[in-house]
Amino acid sequence: MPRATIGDVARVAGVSKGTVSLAYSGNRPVAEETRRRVFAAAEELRWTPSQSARALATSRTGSVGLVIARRPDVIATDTFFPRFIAGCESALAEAGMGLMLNVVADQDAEAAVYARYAAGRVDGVILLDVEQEDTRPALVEDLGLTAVMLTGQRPDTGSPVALPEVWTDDAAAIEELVDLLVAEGHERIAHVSGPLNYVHAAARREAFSRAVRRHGLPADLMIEGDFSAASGRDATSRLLGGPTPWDDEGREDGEPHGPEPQDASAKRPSAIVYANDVMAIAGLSYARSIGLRVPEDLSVTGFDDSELSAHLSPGLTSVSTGALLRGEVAARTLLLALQGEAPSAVAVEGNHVVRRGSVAPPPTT
Amino acid sequence: MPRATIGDVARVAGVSKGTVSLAYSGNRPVAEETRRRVFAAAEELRWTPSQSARALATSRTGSVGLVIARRPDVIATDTFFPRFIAGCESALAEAGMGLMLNVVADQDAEAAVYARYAAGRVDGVILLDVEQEDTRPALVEDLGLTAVMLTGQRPDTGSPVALPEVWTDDAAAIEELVDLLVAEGHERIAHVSGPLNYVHAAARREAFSRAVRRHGLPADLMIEGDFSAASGRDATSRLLGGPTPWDDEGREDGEPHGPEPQDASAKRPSAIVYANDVMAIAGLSYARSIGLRVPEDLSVTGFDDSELSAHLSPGLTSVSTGALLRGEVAARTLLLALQGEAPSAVAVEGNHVVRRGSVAPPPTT
DNA sequence: CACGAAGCGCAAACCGGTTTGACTGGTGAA
DNA sequence: TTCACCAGTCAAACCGGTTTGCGCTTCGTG
Repeated sequence: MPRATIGDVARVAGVSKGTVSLAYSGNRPVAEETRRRVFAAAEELRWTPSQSARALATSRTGSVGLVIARRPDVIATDTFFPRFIAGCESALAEAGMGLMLNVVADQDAEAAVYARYAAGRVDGVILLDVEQEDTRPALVEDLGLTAVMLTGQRPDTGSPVALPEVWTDDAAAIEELVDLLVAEGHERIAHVSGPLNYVHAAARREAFSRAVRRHGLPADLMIEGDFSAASGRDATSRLLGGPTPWDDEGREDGEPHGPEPQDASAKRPSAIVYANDVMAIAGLSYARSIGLRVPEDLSVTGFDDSELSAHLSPGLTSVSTGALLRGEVAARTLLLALQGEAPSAVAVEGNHVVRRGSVAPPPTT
Repeated sequence: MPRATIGDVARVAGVSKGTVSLAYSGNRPVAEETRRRVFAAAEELRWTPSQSARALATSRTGSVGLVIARRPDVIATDTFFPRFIAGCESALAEAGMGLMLNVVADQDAEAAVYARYAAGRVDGVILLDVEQEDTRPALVEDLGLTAVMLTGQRPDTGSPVALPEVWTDDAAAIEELVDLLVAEGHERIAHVSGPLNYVHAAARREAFSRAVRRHGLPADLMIEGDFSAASGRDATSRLLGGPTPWDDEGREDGEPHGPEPQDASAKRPSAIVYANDVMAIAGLSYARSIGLRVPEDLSVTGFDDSELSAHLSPGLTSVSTGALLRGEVAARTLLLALQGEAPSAVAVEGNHVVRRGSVAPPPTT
């Protein structure tokens, strides 16, 4: 037996299709008695309005889209996305909306997805991993998609295309981590960042650099990673091991050419601030594998605070980011935007440093 | 400017709406010359068929649904889902289909999602984490949703509601792990399973039990975990630590009441087979925190082989499951089912044991 | 030259809802 | 009594595609 339609309900209830619709939407008053008959008929026939028909008539699909453009192995280990998505879900489900998810390899594929989205698949999108010269805001604007962006810093009010931003102050958390390490006595602190084309990664690195210099320490130990375990290990290997562990990009001050390190272990960092937990765990493991003890010889910190980090030994000092909450707020903001009530920016408090055993005073030489 | 419609394209191309549709679908031949004019007009107007309208007309939404019913913290750390989803995506994108994702807390919520799905949101669904007495096959059948299930063992042909199954032989991988440990000389091997209401978790535990007994070893060290890091740690603590580290459920043979352990360390396992990597890593960390060395004092193995596991030290011996491939096959199978060409079962080869440093011979006492 | 068969394209019906202008009967005020 | 008004309902148009019955051309063949 095919699904019941609004026509069937109307017939059973002895009213017209329009009245059934009105009874449900409440867009116009319907007599109480009539409403009851309609509901009874609908229940009897187990009728639920067809989303497809409704979408066509209202030109609203009732779902929002989310594109994740990262390598599968990074997505798999990064704990941010699943929690963020779960958070989105809770807000969307409440509003009866659906979430359309796409995992793509590169920017071209992402653009293609938005094009498909715009052809009546979703009403709006949430943009993640915003880049410096991000073409997506203009693209979605052009496609007529409502959008919000998730970022890690206070919105720059002078941006050309202003989408609503849901932001968290990542810089403050990084500075707090650095302060913590300095308070423990560390003087050579390194940073393994995420891909610097991401605004959030660049901002965290910038915050790191600032914090370190504020304490009068050199900000020359910065390596760009890509959030994968492999890159965490490689970066750590360069920081702790070979003759020239740091990359040139680290030298933002533009010193012409610093002195070559006399003694590797003297230049070796006593603490490393990683841009996510996965790189931190991989780095920590690498350090151990070459005979260093954590935290006695090396302190490490992560970012994102996955459940696993709490159950390592030593536990990983990290930044709890409230990914769930951010997802919820992002989705809620998008829903507002879809109603035309878009706030230009929403701050999400959620970052806080969680201190665990992976941080201790540096070894005394 | 509003989006162009098929009517606009028809007008510009000088043909009727129907012809435009036919030119695109190829459901009936259209003259080459006409087709060109239609395509040119479409391109000029930047027209893409409205998915909503098409969905209404064809009663196919062009997307499939996936519901994940697990606790957010477990979803966040488990690396299976992201990879599985990425795999689905690649197959779906190829067919121009979308993926609708829902993360829910419990079974009731999951049922509600399927009800919404059935109201014209998706054409079919993929069922994960199948349980013993799973009500979902009957439910989705009743709702008229096409579905496939992902399982970890050869389909039981006698099941009442037979949905197409995409399966992998998890049991063989577990047996291989046990064989490996036994070959190293281990005689007390423990297992920390997933939640036993899941068929795959129960099957893996069953396989473990079988393998251990096949080697003439006792299968009394089995604890039920829930895939979270916390449960991995707790289970390990019970196995290695206290006076009665094993739970009664472990005694499947029904021995009335075994002898109390004389010496805790004698009864202590020298190897632990965990049902996923996260529990294994947490367990490994716990073991270390109480002074045991891995792998010298304790060998551990995981399941799922996340990228992180390869970069720990020691590396975690695990089972690579080809989650990406399974997602791809699951999606492809669902697409077939939607065309009415449903195979009753598809086997996915993908499991293979990856040996790393976390396994070594047991300590000699 | 006549006729049947293709080949093509049109127009209209249809999918299942939402929206709105018009119609109805009943009420209260003038 | 008349009339304006209001609440409540209906019928029809509409959203933007797909599908199909039918008619018009054009061609090949006897």
